[in-house]
Amino acid sequence: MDFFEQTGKVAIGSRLRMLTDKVTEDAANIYQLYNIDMQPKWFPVFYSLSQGEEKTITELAKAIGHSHPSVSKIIGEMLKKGYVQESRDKADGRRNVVSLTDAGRQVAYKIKDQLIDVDAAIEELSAQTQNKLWEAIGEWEFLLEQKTLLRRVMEKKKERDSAKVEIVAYKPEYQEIFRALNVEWISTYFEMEESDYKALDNPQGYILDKGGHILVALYEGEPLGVCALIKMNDEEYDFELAKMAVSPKAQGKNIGFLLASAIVEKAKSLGAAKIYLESNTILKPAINLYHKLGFKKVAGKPTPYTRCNIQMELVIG
Amino acid sequence: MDFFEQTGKVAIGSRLRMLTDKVTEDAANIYQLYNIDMQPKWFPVFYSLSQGEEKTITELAKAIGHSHPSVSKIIGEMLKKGYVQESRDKADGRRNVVSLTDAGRQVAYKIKDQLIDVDAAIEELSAQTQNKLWEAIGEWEFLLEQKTLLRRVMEKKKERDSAKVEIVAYKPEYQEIFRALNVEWISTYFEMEESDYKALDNPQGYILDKGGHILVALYEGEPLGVCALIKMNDEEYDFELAKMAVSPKAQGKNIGFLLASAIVEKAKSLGAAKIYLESNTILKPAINLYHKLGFKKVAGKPTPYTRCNIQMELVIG
DNA sequence: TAAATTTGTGTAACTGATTACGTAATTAAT
DNA sequence: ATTAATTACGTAATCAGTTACACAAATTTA
Repeated sequence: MDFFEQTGKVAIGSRLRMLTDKVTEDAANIYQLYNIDMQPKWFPVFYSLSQGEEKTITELAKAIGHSHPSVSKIIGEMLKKGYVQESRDKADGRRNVVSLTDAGRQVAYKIKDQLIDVDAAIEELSAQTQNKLWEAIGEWEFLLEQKTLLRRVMEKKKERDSAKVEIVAYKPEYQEIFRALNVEWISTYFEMEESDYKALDNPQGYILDKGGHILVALYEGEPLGVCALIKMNDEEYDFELAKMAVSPKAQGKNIGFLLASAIVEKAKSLGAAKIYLESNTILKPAINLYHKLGFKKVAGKPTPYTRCNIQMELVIG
Repeated sequence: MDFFEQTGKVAIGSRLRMLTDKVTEDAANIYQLYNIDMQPKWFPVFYSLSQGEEKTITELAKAIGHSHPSVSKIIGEMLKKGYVQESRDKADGRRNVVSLTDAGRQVAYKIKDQLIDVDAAIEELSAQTQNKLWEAIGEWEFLLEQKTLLRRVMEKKKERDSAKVEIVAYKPEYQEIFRALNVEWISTYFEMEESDYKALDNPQGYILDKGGHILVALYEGEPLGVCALIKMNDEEYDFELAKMAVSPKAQGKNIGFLLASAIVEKAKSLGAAKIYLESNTILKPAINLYHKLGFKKVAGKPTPYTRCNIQMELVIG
């Protein structure tokens, strides 16, 4: 299919499905060629039964990697053909123990030649290929087992998004956005408080002039996140991480992490030994983020904010 | 799946299906990750429309390799979402011309990042494999296009069957089977005739003693096919190929071909220049076989058999 | 130009799987 | 000894595709 060369590998699912169809297409005819009265979809169940002794529905399902209803249905069909027999386990009345009948075993014998020929045909086909499909499938199964495609894509997305994010120092032109982003989340979850207005209306005087810093995250040039590092008059803590806000429309772009990391780096470069922050446990993503950065829960600090129900600190190593 | 390592490659269809499922599984979540309101199964149609201009249902189906009802249904669903619009072709009232709406084009734009990330994720995954799945699929598509799996299996079956066939010279103990196999087919299609009895009841006197030969095909030691090379008193022909019979239960095992080839070889080794045969056109497989061996239709020879309606000869080169 | 064939499309039924759910039997926990 | 949780498995609904069929429009043939 030329189509797939255009789409790129995104379409690997579709392409796999079509190859599967093509390979499967002939299966029924191949059974006919050998005069074997069997449906292709029975094969895994049939094969599994022909190997060991009797098995239960669930055991079969696990062995061949199908769901149990699928096996249940297949067994029902094979039962009609007289290839298998069911019997209830005496020790455990739930279990349906299935085994091949004589007729089934006869088919198992007859099918051997077919298996040999199909195997040989595929082997010969494979010999003409540079890339071994069978082995490639095995490798994919293994790698997807370790990490799903979704996870892999998420990582790529994060990488790409991060590359678009630039963290810059505060300039007066960002005062507007610094205020707006913070007002947005505070008033969504809580009420604006006296201390909020002080800092947001006058970051220059309230934060920067007192030895603090503000960083702004630009996503493709647009300011979508802010965070402040406020100088504390405290014997224990040097700075407070505060007024962190990321635009809802930039969620999932890793901006929060990059911003907070940059703030921590900033503190480190200023020789800070301990950073403090206040938050609220209903802000789960934020708390998770702080955790990821190494912040630990502490208690007992007095705070001007009523919304604060958790306090954390980061010891800079 | 360990299971597949046991079954051998016969189960490649099943195994492919399961990998397809696993790869496809995450697709819906990936769209969600990018806030794209689209079903994975729409992708091929969507992509195809996003590339060129408007297309008809059948054009789309051909482009992406689906059946047209499948495309028809998908377009119906995308229509509801407002991603596409339909319009009847004025020049050809049967054609349903489909194109992306503005909303659709917007999604096409939004989806670009996703395509990049998925491609990168798969590329990275592939880099960890020895055998390239994408390329392997391409090679299989190409090879199956040239010759289906069924054909390949048929060839392997023929090879294996042929290896089990042994062609041996006539011995008196084969007289019974020589007679029985011939009576079987003759009386199925025609009536036994005077000349038949002469040859079948006394092959020694009627065929062998007059300088003819009989070959017997053994399939796993069991005599299942016979053929005679009868010396002719004729200025043109040296021998007649006759009394060829293969047991119905050995059909499809290539016995006829091996037997007739051996007879021709025999004639050649005896220095024959031309072989003659008589048959009937209702025996299609036999006529095909003679054709394959190089026999050509001739006419005008007198014959004792009423069932003969075709005469053929082979010029030995 | 009428009749036969081909083409484009939609609808219905089927297929081989799945997930969702219900129920009975067993096992674990209090 | 109940009660709760787990397990085995069957039935029903769903899913993403297919083939089969019907029908109208266009094209080819006689």
